[in-house]
Amino acid sequence: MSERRVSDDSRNDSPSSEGRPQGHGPKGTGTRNSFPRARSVREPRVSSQIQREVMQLILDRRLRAGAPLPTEAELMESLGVSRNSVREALKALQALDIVEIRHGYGTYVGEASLTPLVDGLTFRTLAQQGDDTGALAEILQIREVLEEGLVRRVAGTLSDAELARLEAVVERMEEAGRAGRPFPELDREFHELLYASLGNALVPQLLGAFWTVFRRVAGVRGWTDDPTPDVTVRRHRDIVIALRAGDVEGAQKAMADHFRGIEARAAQESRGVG
Amino acid sequence: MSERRVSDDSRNDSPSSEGRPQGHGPKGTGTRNSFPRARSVREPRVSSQIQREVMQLILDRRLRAGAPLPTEAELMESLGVSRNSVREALKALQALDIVEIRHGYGTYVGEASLTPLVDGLTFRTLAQQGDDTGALAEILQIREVLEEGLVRRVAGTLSDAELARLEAVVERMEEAGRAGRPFPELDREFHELLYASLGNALVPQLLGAFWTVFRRVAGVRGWTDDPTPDVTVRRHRDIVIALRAGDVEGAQKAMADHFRGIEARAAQESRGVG
DNA sequence: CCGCATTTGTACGTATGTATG
DNA sequence: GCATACATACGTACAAATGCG
Repeated sequence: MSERRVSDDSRNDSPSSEGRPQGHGPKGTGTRNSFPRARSVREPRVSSQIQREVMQLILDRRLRAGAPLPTEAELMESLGVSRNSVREALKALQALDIVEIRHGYGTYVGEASLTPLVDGLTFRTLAQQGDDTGALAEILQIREVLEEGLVRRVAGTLSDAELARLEAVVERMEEAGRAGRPFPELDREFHELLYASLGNALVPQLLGAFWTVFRRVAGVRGWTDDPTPDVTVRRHRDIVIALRAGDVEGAQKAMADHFRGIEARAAQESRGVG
Repeated sequence: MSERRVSDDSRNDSPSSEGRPQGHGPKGTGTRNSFPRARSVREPRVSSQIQREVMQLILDRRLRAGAPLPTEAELMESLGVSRNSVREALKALQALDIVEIRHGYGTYVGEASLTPLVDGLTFRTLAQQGDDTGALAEILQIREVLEEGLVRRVAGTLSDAELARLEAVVERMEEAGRAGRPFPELDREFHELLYASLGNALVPQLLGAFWTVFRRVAGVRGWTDDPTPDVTVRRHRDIVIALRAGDVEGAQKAMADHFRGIEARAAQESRGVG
């Protein structure tokens, strides 16, 4: 077990493979394995190729999320590959939420959500724990920049109905706070609702991804949830008040204050744990 | 390595040389693997479990990117699962860039980069092409909000050396523009360099991810690259000029103008293609 | 340069759990 | 409960890539 060193590999396509379309050795009596076609001349990896083919299939047929995909058997038949390769490719696509696999039922087009981003960022944050000044603070800074800019853009465009809904969420926060219950989901709902009028479907997903990473890391590290719920409620209420007044600067400042509170809490917890 | 979990109660291993046409029983009634533990009564999925175990292994041993991971054989030994399951789990982790697999060499800890986000967003954008008002505009809006907020934060903190580097990039842009060469990489370098002083490693990666998605989608759709390079150069120069003057508002406005140009071009290309 | 060992990649066969009808 | 369709998992054999002596 010596040290297998890592050197940056160039991204070339390894022109070595002679491209023999012959099937790999099936010991014994190869039954129906004698066709030389499938898989054209030179290809990097069968599994990667299948990934691309499945994605291309979805694009070509314009399949939407939830649409059924060919079964594993059909894919190995139509692509001329083994079940193993098909399964590995589908597993990779499943990790990207490009396909969804239901045991005993079938394979379907996935939502292509930001779940992979959540998984990757969570892992990366946990792995870099003792590294530098904390990957969590970086995520928080991006959330802050995003939301400060976003709240400016929705400041003038919110309808009374939307403002009322935001106030209702704050109200429920206050109830939960009085009852001593934490209200993480309400916090998420508030920020999601806040930017709904933008019509940008990616905004809530991206913010939600960062939010989820924060929650998960906090959970793994055993942080207490929101030691000062009343302050948190007030921060959110200040945002709504500024928005109702049409005060763009005030809304951005209220949002900044909100994040200042989150940062302070995160820093405190980090110190506590070491 | 250290933890070797071998069934000590192997009464008779009988190295199965040949003559057993019988199928191989899966877990439970296996030949060698006869301990009923490991994966107790009800558990979600073996492959998913392996994914978590490998991630936990990286976290527990505090392995950094590039560090070698156990071989497939070692993993199937220590986890008591088949190689197929190990490979499927590793393929999923590879898709998330949590592990890196090198054919004929070994498996290593990955960079946990935002490659999965790029892949997912690219696919999603291409898949939603005829859907609504274009997922590309949503990505562009997020980039815009982010960069407008970020440029405010670096406005006062940039050193002369950093400003000089930015000016050098603009200079190279101008040269390329005069020579009729497109300069996508210089554009990327500019925005990356601009936020280097923040010390937030996630910022350039996230912006780079959005940038790459934009480029890839544009490439697939066959867009021409930058019909007005001189205007693009001027936008970047305006940003640097404002930053040198310490003009925070001016820098943000220049950034906004820059994105207005990109949006206009994207809208035009979309119309052109239909 | 060649052969060898190690390790990942692909393939086939089979048994079993799971969901649907 | 049964039948069917499908994903899940195990085991094995061989191919291809990489590194080393």
